[in-house]
Amino acid sequence: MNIGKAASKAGLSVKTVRYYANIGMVAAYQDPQTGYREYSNDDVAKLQFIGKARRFNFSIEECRELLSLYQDKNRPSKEVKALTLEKIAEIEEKLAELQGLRDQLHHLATHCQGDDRPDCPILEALSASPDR
Amino acid sequence: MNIGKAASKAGLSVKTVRYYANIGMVAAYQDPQTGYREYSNDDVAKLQFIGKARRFNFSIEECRELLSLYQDKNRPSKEVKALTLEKIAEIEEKLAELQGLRDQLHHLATHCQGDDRPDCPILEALSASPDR
DNA sequence: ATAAACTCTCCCCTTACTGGAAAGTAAAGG
DNA sequence: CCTTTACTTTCCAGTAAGGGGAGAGTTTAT
Repeated sequence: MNIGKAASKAGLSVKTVRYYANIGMVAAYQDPQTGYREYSNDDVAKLQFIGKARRFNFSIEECRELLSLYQDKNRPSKEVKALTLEKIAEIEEKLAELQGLRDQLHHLATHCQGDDRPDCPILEALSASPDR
Repeated sequence: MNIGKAASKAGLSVKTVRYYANIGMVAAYQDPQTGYREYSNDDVAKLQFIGKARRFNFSIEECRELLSLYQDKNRPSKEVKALTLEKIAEIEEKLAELQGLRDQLHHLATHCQGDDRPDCPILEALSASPDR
């Protein structure tokens, strides 16, 4: 399929997909005649995966690392597993922090309701939050 | 306290904190003699909060919005609550997606273990993932 | 056959910083 | 008190990860 369809399937912009091609992240075959890029379903899957990771601030380099987890067949499986578990740990941390953020806002929503809002001390709540 | 201490307490770089001062996000008092900025504990709490939100790709503008949720005393509380709930919903979405990412990696870790790695089809897992 | 829709490259713009230079300020040691 | 070290300031330039739009070629639809 062409870049437009691949992009929309992956939930990315055409610009972004082209950028990923240029930096060699998902380098689709490019017709030498027309210059048009050709994307497979596997490419789309990779793009989706990168999109997800990027949305959580994994850098391009980290995304490359994540992709390499299954792309590099010459890599010992143990190493792959270790790296994967490492990444999972990172994600768990992000999850915890994100839940904390939600809880803070939730606290704000429930404690500062009504139209006679009191002091709405989210700052206190914030200072009282786990100081990591 | 000075910018260095504020930054380290908030878990941000001095550069970043100075940047936030320059764009008027957390504008600390600045001594007219020395030019040194002076940060309060409330400032640090705000910086921490912004740091968290930024780590989840809330833009600077969105962070401003989040901060205004409790800073703008002239705002009707109902509106504050609605906005807060909206933000919470956004965060819930991010949470779900992040969990999905973790599960994908987890699948990879458990299904491609041992040292005789099979085909390790994360691509299949990916394509089979909720297509949102 | 021609218009609409899609693609290409190229270049500059944007956001949210980061690094480094040059200079002033503060704290600590001798 | 002086010096060294650490910290701070402004300013300017660079980076990451794209986005916008021009100008030109391609494909599809009517």
